[in-house]
Amino acid sequence: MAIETLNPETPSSRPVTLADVAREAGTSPSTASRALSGRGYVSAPVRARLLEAAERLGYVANASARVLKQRRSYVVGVVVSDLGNQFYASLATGVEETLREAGYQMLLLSDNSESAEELAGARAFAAMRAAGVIMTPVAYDALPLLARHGIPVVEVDRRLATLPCDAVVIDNERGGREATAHLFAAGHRRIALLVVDTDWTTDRGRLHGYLAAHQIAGVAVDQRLVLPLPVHARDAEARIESLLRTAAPTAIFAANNLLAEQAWRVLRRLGRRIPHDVSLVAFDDMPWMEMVDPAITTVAQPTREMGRRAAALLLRRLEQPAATPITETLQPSLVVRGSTHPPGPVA
Amino acid sequence: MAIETLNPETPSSRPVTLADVAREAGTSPSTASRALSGRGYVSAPVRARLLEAAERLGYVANASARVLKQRRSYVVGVVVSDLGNQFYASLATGVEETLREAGYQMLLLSDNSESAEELAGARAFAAMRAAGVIMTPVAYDALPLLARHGIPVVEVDRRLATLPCDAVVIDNERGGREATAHLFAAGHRRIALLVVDTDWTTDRGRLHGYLAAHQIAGVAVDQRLVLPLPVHARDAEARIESLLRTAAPTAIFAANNLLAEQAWRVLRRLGRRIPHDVSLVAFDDMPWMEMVDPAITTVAQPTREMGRRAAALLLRRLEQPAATPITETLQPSLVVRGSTHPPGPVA
DNA sequence: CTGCATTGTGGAAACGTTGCCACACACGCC
DNA sequence: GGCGTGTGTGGCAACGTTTCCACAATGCAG
Repeated sequence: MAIETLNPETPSSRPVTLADVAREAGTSPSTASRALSGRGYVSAPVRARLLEAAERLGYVANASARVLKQRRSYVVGVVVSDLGNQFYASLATGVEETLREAGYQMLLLSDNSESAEELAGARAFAAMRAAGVIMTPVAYDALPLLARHGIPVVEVDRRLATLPCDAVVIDNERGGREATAHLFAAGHRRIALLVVDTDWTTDRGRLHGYLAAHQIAGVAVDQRLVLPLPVHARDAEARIESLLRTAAPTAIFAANNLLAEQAWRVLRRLGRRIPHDVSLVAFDDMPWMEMVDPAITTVAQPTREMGRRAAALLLRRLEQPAATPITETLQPSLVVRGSTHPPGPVA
Repeated sequence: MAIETLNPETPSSRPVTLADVAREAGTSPSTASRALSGRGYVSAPVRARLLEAAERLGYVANASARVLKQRRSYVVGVVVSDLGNQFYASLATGVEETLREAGYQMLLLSDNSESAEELAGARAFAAMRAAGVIMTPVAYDALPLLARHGIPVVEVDRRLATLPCDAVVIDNERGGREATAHLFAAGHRRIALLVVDTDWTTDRGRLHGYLAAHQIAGVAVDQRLVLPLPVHARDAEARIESLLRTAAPTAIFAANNLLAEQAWRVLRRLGRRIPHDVSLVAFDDMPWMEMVDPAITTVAQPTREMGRRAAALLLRRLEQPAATPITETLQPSLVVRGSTHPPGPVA
């Protein structure tokens, strides 16, 4: 008896194919395919023989061949801006939950908010003929690229689409408005806004909310209080510090969790006490916001739920390719904590 | 002129194939393949025509067909325990950086520390004939499965392999020893250990370090101070609280960032002041540890670098499949902050 | 002017699977 | 006893690419 027969773990040079399984069980490849894929008729005894043979040989179907032949895959591509940011991580987690239940496999990619990387990701998913793609969009050309291949796209968090497509967002305008109104209610009049300098709907919306709240409060906006920062600004903290010195805000609204963290660090470094010297409102609740002292008032978003909804929207579209696109808008909620107080010395 | 000709964006029913590009450029598919894949000879003018045609038609090569034919892919599977945990997220980020530079594509999966999910992931990567797999292992059978398909595996963070395979870990024993020794040096004698109740090399190592430090200090280990917690323990905080009440430690060593966070929350809820009432040392430096007051003393690990090294090890093995397996051990470093003081009231 | 490299291109098979179709066989009914 | 009918299986082509090989065209030397 040959060594190979004795030791099935020997890494055979050639991977096990369907034909091998069929030969082992004494059937044709067609029958083996029907038995193992579960489509089509096979008698019980033959099916059992085939399953046993497949198990024994350690057969794992070649996904490439299957996708090539079936011209459809069960892989859904997900591309987010920054995996290091828990916001995107939990978005992805939500997506994964829902996709898994539906028998789809999530493939995750991070693009560092770089158009080029996102486009490369879209290209990769197009190449593997993904069933669909869910993304927090950065590049305008990713969607058209995928659309041309008939791959449905769902945008989450941001809207960027120039073509009709499903989306899940939150009401950023309202979030920004409530955050700002909360500060007005506490008596603040000089509220700084830290926001990303892009035309992303997220930051645009939060900015509009900030402006709307001013309008409602009848307070003119001092443009020196608005600080638009480039996405990967190296000097963000320096610019925040400079804003504090020159524009003398009594409160800060940081329009995302990263900016909030940076603002917080600057305040600590400068020895400005929160909320005694400066109040702080963040956007997007993160664990640390509840752990620091004082805890940070913030606009919470249902991150994981957004991921789940996005996946659900994609699944719907896979079933009904022609359905009219939907944009689901979820509501943020203001979580009031200790970082916001009336301006001036605490009573 | 037909509408379709006018509007190239019309989602054609059939995706563009290599044959389409060839026809468009007036060549054979063979030539088109050589031109677009870059292997084999094509004259300059023909190559230019083909590239132009591919561009115009929006051709994206079918990855399935390519992988099927070439019997090799440039996809590397990565499966981590929990994407929501920044530790794993930055591990993945490190992997991605290095793979991208080498022209490989990372595909990320999270398995919730569930064997079944990890195995399903391994199966998926085997099915797509991934070039290699990097994982923080949980299931014993994932590696054999992949090995049988000739797919090299690199383990990161933990070692679990029953077969020889490359790995990147940190010196957990040393980390645990230094953390504990630091507390001994401050005068503590009753040091609680919070650790995950598994045979993972990470937690085992940290536990051994804890024990070794006791030996060195000549202090007998009180078993009531050691709290092994199941991976997804719902009642973790309750058990930590109970440990505090019954075993009366003056210091806590939490062997990972999650346990550290839970311990911190319990201490806050009980009104125990850090470090006045109880000192706290964590494992794995996270942003929040530096933000809370007092900041948390912790054993920092070069997370991202671990990811990079793991990817490098995989790349090496893809070049030299027969090289002897390497285990790289990186060194953790103790970051002393304000959460550790001598026991008893601060002077 | 023939023969032989050289240069550039096309033909065809193969990768591993699926799914249509045809076929073999047994069975019961008229 | 022939004939439909139903049951179970195999043959074969196709998915889109790559790659080996053959071959056409060109140039050049003998």
